[in-house]
Amino acid sequence: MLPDVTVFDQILRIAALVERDTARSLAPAGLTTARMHLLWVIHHAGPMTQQKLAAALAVTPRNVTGLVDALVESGLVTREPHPTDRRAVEVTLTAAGNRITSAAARDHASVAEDLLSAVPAADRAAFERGLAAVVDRLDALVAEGRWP
Amino acid sequence: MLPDVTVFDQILRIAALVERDTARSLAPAGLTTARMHLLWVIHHAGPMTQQKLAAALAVTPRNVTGLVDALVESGLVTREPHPTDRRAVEVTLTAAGNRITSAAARDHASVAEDLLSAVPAADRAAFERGLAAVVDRLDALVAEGRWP
DNA sequence: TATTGTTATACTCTATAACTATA
DNA sequence: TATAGTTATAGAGTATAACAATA
Repeated sequence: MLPDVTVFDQILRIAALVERDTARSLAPAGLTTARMHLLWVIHHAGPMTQQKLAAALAVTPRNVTGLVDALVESGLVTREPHPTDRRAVEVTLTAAGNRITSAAARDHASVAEDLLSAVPAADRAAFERGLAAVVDRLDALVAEGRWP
Repeated sequence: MLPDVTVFDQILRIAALVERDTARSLAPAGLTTARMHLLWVIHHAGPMTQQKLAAALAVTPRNVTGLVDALVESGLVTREPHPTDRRAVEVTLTAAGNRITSAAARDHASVAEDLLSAVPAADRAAFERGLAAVVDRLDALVAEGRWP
């Protein structure tokens, strides 16, 4: 692999690993990262319209149509009529969809514990503070458009 | 955005930010993350055959053909004859390709410095140790196939 | 008139399988 | 026979633009 020279390189490395290997782990279930991400948003924020999903995923409404089509086909979400707006639908997790996201949440917690246990106990608090600070700073850089 | 509950969630968040916003920053130059990644591999490891590139990028040789086609078209790489194997080509950065990767390397260093400066000085050493440990552990998890 | 979702079209990344030229 | 790269084909994610139904 490439040398990890800077924190930036390590982050890129992590991003690549996560991207590739979550995709690999989802594939057997007929899922993809884009579809799982959509499930994940609903898992956290509850049922919502496709417009809201498009905003949450930073993707076009047309794209959401395709993702929801596939997830409906797999029986993981349904399109429910919106209570007050007849143009809109509410995308909702089915029981099967809920099982998948709940299992993912448990997995995340378990992997997070595993990863943290790799950090020397004396460094752990500082590491967690540092990670939070870096994530915040990254957010700010992106918001300012100062990303390279 | 979604709540960052665990280290895992923070890592996923970082991966998503990096993925989306590097893509956005590359687009004006007619580049994509896949093509930039290929340039980056050659920048670090020097000219190599498409087979070696396929292995380095964890992608099929067919895929590399398409990426190299696009980069040749943009004038960022050339296909040079292999010195000893007439079946193979050596993919090599042009001067324009080199300018791009060198600029990216400078940007990475600058952003890395910026991100680290967000970590309280007293936490910095522990944070860097922790990050390295987490990256190693992540590698190990992936190698063991224990990724969720 | 503005918004929600969809149809139409196109580009990129990715994969598998079959083929050509060379080793 | 095996390897390097390409042609052929296909699926997924993404985008823009035009259109229907509803607000």
